[in-house]
Formats: sequence, C-alpha cells, structure tokens
Amino acid sequence: MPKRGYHHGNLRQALVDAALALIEAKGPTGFTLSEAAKQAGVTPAAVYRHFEGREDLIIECALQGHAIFGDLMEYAFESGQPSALAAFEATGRAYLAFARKYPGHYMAMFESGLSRHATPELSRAVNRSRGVLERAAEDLSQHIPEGRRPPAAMVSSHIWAMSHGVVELFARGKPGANTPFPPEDLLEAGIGVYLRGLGLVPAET
Amino acid sequence: MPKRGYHHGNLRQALVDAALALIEAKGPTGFTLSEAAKQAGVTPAAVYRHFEGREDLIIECALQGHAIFGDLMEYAFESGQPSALAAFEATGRAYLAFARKYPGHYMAMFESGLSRHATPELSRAVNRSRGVLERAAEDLSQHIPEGRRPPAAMVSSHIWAMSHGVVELFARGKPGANTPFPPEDLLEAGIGVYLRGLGLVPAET
DNA sequence: TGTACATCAGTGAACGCGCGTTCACTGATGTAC
DNA sequence: TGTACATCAGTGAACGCGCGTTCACTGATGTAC
Repeated sequence: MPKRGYHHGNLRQALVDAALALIEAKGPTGFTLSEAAKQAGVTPAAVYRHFEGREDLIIECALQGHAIFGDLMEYAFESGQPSALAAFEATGRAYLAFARKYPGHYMAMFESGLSRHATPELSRAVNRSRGVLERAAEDLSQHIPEGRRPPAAMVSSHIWAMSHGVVELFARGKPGANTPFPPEDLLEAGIGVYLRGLGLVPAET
Repeated sequence: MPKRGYHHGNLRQALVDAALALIEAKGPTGFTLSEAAKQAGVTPAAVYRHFEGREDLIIECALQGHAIFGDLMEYAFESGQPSALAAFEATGRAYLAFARKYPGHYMAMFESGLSRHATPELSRAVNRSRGVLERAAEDLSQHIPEGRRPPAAMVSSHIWAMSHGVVELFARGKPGANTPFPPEDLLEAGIGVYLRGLGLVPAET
C-alpha cells in the first residue's frame, strides 16, 4: 500500500539510478537528462514530473551520495573507537572504499562542478560528510604531542586531499594504469607516513 | 621573415590560447571548438587548417602544459640541489604554483579525460613530467633511514596525490571557499608532516 | 620592376545531431458516493 | 458492488539552440620569370 503500483512504480528513483550509471560511465558533464530518461524506459518530458530539470537530478544524486557517504564514514569512525587513531584510519579507508564502490555518487558529489550551496539541503549534506572527518581529526589531535600540533581542520584537509588525489589519479580506469600499487595500499601507506609525521604510530605499518 | 605576416599572423597559437582561456573558465568538457574559433576572431572551419578537430586542440593544450610543467619542476628540482630534501620540497611547491598560474593547462592535462596515450607525443610529455617528481623522490629515498623505506615511486605518488587533491578541493573557486587555510600553506604543511613521517625533517616547519 | 601563376589560410553556407525544455494531451489509478 | 469523477504520471510532438564537421569557394600572400 505505501507507494507501489503507480504507472511506473518508482520513476524518481529509477531516474536517479540511471543518472548515476551514466555519470559513472561518462562523467557528470557527459551525462544527459534525455539518456537517463531513455534508460529508465520513459520520455524525457516525464523527468519533469519528478525533477525541476537536469541540475536538480544531479543534485539528488549528490544528496543520496552524501547520505551514504556520511553513514559509511560515521560507521567507520565508531568502529575504531575508543582508539582515536584506529577511528581515524578507518575513516580514511572508508573514504576510498566509498569512492570505489559508488563511483557515480562520488563523481556527482565531487566532480560535477555544482555549487555546494546549490540547495540548503545539499549544503547540509556536505557539511555532515565533512564533519565526520573533522571530528575524527579533532579526536586524534588530542593525542598529538602538544606544542606544535597542527589545527584539526588542517589535518582533516590533508587526509581529504590525499584521499581525493588517490581516487582521481590512481583509482580510475584500468587497474595499474598509473602506478604499480593498488590504490588502497597507496592510500593506507600514505596515511601511515602522515600519521607518523604527526608523532603518532612510531613504528608500525 | 620567419613566419610573421600570414593572414592571421599565428592562428594556431591564438586558438590554443583561446582554448586555454575557455577551459579555465568552463572546464575541459564545457569548452567548445566553435567558441574558441570565435574568440580568435575566426570561423570554426578555419580551425581545421591547424588541427584535426576538437580533441586535437585539447591535446595541443595539454602538450604545451606538460612542456611548461616539466620545465618548472625541473628548475625547482635543480634549484634545491644539492640537498635532496630541499629539491623535493621545491618540486612539490612548483606543482601547486603551476596549477595556480596555468589553470587552463592544468585542467587540459589532468581533468580533460583524454587518454595519456592519445598520442605518442603526449605519452612522452606525461612521462617526462612524472619523471621529475620520481627522480626527486628517488634522491630523497637515499637519505631515508634504511630498513623500512617505502619505494620511491610510492613516495612520489603520495606527493602527487596530495598536491592534486589540494588543487582540486582547495585551490579552485573563490579563496577560502572550502578551508580557512591558503592552499600553499596547506600543501606545504602537509608535505612537511609527510616528510617527517619518512624520518626526515625532525623538528622544523 | 612588373606580370602570371601557384599556394593555401580563412570564408560562409550547409549538414545532421542530440540536447533541455514546453505544452496540450491521454489514459490508468485512486476516491466518493 | 457499481458508477462518475478527479487526479496526475507519462506521452509525443514541437521549439530553438549550439555543437562538430564538410565543402566548394575566394582572395591575400609568396614565388618564378
């Protein structure tokens, strides 16, 4: 009874799914509303019953991505507790895992070029995603040998940057296309070195 | 006498310059051949006197970018000699400096989605750019406390990833849009922490 | 210096295409009585 | 249960647009004699 058995069933989500597949295949700018409609078995005009237009569809993709992303990061963060270090490392790993498992979402979120403020809703979603990493960095900061500890926001920015860089440069296309190392190992090793540089993780990894 | 005073003067380079400006403004996928032609004061068909088509124009942009990029990185590398550490840090800084000074080139090189093997010439240019960073990493590796030193290619990949991530996430758009830290400081601090993690740079920065 | 000719950079019109978006419509579904 | 009606998801045709590319052309430049 809830909402089954309409004309299409659930066109809205079918369109989002089609859009995500297309974005994954052709990039966010190569994606077209018409093709998403066709792939959902529907006329382009039908899209306008559910979205304001092309950009609105992409925003929904990014929104759903941030929901999953935030959940995943939060779960990883908590699974590492009470060790701030384990929590932080797990969060970093979750970043790459998300990017690999949901490439369409990832691209919609970070490569579609849409403003973070396109929508209050999107703005909120982005802040939540970022918040998890920042919280992990803050917890971690408490354990850094005092004195010259960098701001937590800087630490989280560094990890975000390295993660994003690994995704863009080494986790796209055919495996081994750019480097002899699997992206997962590359990122984990990079974070390991970085954490050692912060004065944590003296000998391991 | 060399090549002045043609119909246009030097349409080929004028088209490249127009393309670079457009790529910077609208991204590599938003760039259109027609608009580049118009901006150079010429009919779209004229472009085909100098390039095979749209993609060929983008390749030329990337090619010129790699030439500048390679020179800049090499110069930075050598300016830090004979200290392997100084050379490496200078190379990292040169990366970001290039990305900020030549955003159109940077986008054509790393965000246009064209294959590294689109052309033998492009392939060579890419390898040269990458080679400089790898050489810097190798020199640096010699100074790392032996035993558990990561492969040089991994070190250069980490730096490349962090640099690229900083560029994409924090050096685009309005300043301060994403972080309270200037991208230069962010990257320099990140590389500093990373190098300390490698066992170099014990106390400074 | 002057004329005849070859070259070839750039023109302008045309092409087929797929895009995002609009609009009046139609027809299946859900609701009231 | 059966009929009349309202809703509204999806249709199909049409729009104006700018794209990349092609083609026969034209006209300025450079060269030969």
